[in-house]
Amino acid sequence: MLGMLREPHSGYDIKKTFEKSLRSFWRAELSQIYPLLQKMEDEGLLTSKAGASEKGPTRRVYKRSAKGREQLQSWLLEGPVVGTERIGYLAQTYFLANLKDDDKAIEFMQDLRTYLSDWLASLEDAEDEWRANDPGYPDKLSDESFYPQLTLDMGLAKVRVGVEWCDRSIARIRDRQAKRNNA
Amino acid sequence: MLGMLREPHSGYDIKKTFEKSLRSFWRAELSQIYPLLQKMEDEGLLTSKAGASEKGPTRRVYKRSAKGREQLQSWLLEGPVVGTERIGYLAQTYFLANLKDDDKAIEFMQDLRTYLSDWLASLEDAEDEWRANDPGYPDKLSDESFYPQLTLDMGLAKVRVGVEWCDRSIARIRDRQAKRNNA
DNA sequence: TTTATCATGTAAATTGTTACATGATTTA
DNA sequence: TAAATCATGTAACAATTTACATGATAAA
Repeated sequence: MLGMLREPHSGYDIKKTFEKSLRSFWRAELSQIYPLLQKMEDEGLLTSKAGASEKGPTRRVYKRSAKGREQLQSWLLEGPVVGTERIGYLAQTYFLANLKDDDKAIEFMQDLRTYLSDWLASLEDAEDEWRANDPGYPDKLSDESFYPQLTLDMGLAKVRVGVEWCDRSIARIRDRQAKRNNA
Repeated sequence: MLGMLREPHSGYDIKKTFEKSLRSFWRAELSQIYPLLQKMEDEGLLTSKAGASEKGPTRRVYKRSAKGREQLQSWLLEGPVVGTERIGYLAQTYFLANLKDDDKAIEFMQDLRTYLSDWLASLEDAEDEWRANDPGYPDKLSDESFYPQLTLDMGLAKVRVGVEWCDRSIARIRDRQAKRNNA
């Protein structure tokens, strides 16, 4: 939130940024965002201003304070946040033998492959669009765009290996099935 | 937990499994595990038995019930759990421009690279040991070992791309620095 | 006139972390 | 005798999700 609030944005705007640019590695619901904005303002990390909106209720925009900027910097200086990932589909994969029907396991992997390849397609679309609209892509980007591009690069790499892994895994499950039927 | 409790294990055992075999994609603290075991027993998903231990307090082992087994299966049949990942270091990377000193960003990436390459080494060690002790590795594993091996395979692939991405990113930040100094 | 989008929030429940608290046995 | 490991748990707090609740405007 501190990272996004260099310029003033509403809770609704922040949600859109989560969905548009950060969804490869972070999500948050509006019901988490709104209370947190209030709490951060109480703590002096943000300031807010109410203003008219084109549609719907009054829009309240938040912006980080000097204290907020400092806190963001010290978070970055603390070093990489690691070791907290939880990947639900890998936890499931680990225990897939409990299905006791390899066809169900293949189905699981195919569903996962579909999800990941759709995701890959959407990242590739985002990259194509970026390349088409920004002549500096990817080697002459502004500071503001460069680091986000690094995360897109990682998103693409990560999702590609995910798809490959699904393909490899499906082939290996089939192979085991074939061996079992021969025996 | 349901996946692990096909055979009876204590909370302490479960914690060790998290640290040894699942830590690439899931972690849990003892202070979460113990209350959850009790809650799941209350819900009829687990049964427990107290027994003597070699050291320390009485050991209580839990095992899943028929209802627990069914719940595990229906979780697996619901399809892959996706879209919930939160990758802290990528959230930080996205906002690294806020450091306003590229050397600090390089340091960040180097720290991350160290973490990931240590992790890779430990996964490779685990694989080497597995290969040395199990003549069926990796193509003739039992059902019980096959799916866990798939998650190890993914862990290796994922961490390798992470290390490569760090290297690529460090080079690109340096490149930008050099261009800036020439200008 | 229905649906989508804009826009804000609260309430209840669940989940998870950090810190605290205890105590036995084995090994260095 | 100190540290490591085995082993269990509680308390306080923090974070997060799901469901609920409202209502305006614009486009199909």
